[in-house]
Amino acid sequence: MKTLPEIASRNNGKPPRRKDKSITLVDVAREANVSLATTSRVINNEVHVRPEKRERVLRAMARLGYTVNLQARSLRGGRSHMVGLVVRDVGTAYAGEVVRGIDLELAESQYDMMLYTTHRRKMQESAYVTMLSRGMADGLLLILPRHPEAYLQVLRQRRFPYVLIDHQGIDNRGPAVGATNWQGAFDATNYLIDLGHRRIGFITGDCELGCATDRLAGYHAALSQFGLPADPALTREGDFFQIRGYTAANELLALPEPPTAIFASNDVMAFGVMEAVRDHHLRIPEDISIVGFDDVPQATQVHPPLTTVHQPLEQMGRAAARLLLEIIEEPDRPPPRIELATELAIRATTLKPKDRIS
Amino acid sequence: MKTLPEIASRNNGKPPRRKDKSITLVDVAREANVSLATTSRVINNEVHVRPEKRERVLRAMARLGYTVNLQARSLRGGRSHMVGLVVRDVGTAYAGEVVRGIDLELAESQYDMMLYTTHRRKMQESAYVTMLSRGMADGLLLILPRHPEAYLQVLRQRRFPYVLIDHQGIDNRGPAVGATNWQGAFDATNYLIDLGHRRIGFITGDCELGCATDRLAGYHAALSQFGLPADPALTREGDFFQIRGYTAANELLALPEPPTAIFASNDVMAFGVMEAVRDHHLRIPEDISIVGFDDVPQATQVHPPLTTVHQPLEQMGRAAARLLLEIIEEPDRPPPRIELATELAIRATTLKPKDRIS
DNA sequence: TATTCAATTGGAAACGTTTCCATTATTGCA
DNA sequence: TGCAATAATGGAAACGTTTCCAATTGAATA
Repeated sequence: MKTLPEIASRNNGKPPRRKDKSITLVDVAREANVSLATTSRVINNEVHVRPEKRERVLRAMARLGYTVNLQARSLRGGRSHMVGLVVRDVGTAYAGEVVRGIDLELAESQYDMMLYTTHRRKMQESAYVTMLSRGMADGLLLILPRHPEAYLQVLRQRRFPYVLIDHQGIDNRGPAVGATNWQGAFDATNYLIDLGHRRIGFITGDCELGCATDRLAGYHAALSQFGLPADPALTREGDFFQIRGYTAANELLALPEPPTAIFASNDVMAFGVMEAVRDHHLRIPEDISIVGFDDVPQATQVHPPLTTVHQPLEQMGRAAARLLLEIIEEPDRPPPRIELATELAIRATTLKPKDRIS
Repeated sequence: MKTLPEIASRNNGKPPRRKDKSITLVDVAREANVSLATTSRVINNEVHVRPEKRERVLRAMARLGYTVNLQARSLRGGRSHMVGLVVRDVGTAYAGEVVRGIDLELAESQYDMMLYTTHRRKMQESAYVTMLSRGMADGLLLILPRHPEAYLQVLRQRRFPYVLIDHQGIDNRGPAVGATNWQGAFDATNYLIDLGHRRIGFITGDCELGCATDRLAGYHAALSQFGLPADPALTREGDFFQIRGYTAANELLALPEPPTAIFASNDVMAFGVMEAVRDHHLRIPEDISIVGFDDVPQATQVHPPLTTVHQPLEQMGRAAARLLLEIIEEPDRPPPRIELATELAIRATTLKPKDRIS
């Protein structure tokens, strides 16, 4: 005796299926009374379709409320209209701003984004890239990448479109978007020297990152242009986090001859410096001048507002996204490198040193 | 005469193809000398596979460096291991924190996320949902959704897994994660009253959002518990943005009998209040006490550090992600609603009013 | 009018999985 | 040892597109 097929249980013990028979190309083709191939051509805006049929298909699509199935499309080899985003950590002001810019730009081109964070070390980074570049995404945006050597190797070899954001020194062949880190640090240091400061403390970023070393170089260049010695005691290695800004500033302030100004390689560390300075019962900016880098939104909200090097983070995101889309369209062009200008935002944490006439 | 097929041009005028013949299940199956079906079963950890064959397949996978093709899998109807995230705007501290929590939790379960922002109005919101729920994602996380009525309708109907984050009042049927907004506002108001404040200004959030009205209600409840009148002049409608915090505070300070304390419905508006207070040459907290809500990272960095209602944003993200994964696994359980406790973080912007002995 | 060529069109084969179904090996039990 | 379960396996059919190829149509040329 045969067991009758169960009727009600579409969901017997296993995970749900949701077979809501959705509208497919086939349905549209049938409705428009046209072949599948032609329907596809209409959707992809191909030329060889008679206007009258195109019209019929479009009407059918609207009537049925058709949405393309992206996985089917990209499985077959077409564009997925999806961009992969690899970032160390969302939730930092820096990343947030850049991501917003990317998002804005992608939205205008009807692209979507997939976000990956590299602090999830569970999966090998190269596995990410393999997966993404196997059709999940049409291109890859790498924000402030940390150890991209492995990636880049693979990506270049597959000729898979990618753009690095804030990259300096890591990869000097591929397409990249950055800011003028050297110039920014140079300008800021220059400004402090102009104010009359002679002992200027510097807290570096994470020196694995090109942008950090560029900023350090800018600082050095400005010093040497004025014939000032680069006292190694005044330079501390940092890591871009607030707590290290705090401890490094404490070290600097404990020197026998402490600096009259401290230049931190990013705003977040500068906030730490401000804390430390206050802990030492010194006034900002009367006793110590402080300069940051990045110009994250908080820089204006902190008190006193932080003098800092403005980096157009959102613009960088936009530029990178735009560049990536161009590369996706036209992969054989020589990869451009874009550097957006930084700008010194002078606010209230800098003043001429009190023990000098300037 | 027949034209010979071109040899070198794999890329004739059209977009790139990247046919890097990657490793597929078929390759693994061949290498392991096992059927396709069995190979698939090994990958999906199904029971009915002899240990010896399982071993063989795993070895073959490792040797070949196989990665599953997600689009093929989800096309066929399996899990995509992808979660959709719909958020108004990345780049705000609030969203950043929540997203980070989600990210952490998803990473532990080997899930990935796709990020959508609703400020891209180009595409209809319902089109998003249609696309995502048609297999692109296994579930949906909606952060602080604005007009989700349309979505939810569809989602519930399709029985598609979703979780709302910070939802109050919008949807009281579906699964949701939030914080104790009412209690938090109640506690904060209570605290101000305890300090001796009697005229307490309140700036609401965007009242389209449930959390905003809950906070207002908590404020009112605390007042009435102490028999204090709820002077309508002391309540201003806000929108969660800094600029409105600034203007609303200016309005309050211009009253004939201004408040001695101002409670803003979120930290960002509280920062605006601080600006306004300073513009009036009043001291914080000696002349005016200020309380925020959220406890975003800047709250501790601003000066003086802001007294605020701590919301465990990252925890909320984690909880929501965990909940969603549970629902994906087991869709027929009654949808739980989680409320995480807020906690008053007393810092330096609050003090007893100067014109009272307390 | 016959011929050539380009513009349209549709059929059908992928793309890489999962899973239904049928078949075969294996085990437990009498 | 024989029989019925049960476990393990493989073949093949989807899933919804895009695109190759061949066939058809229509226009333009001789």
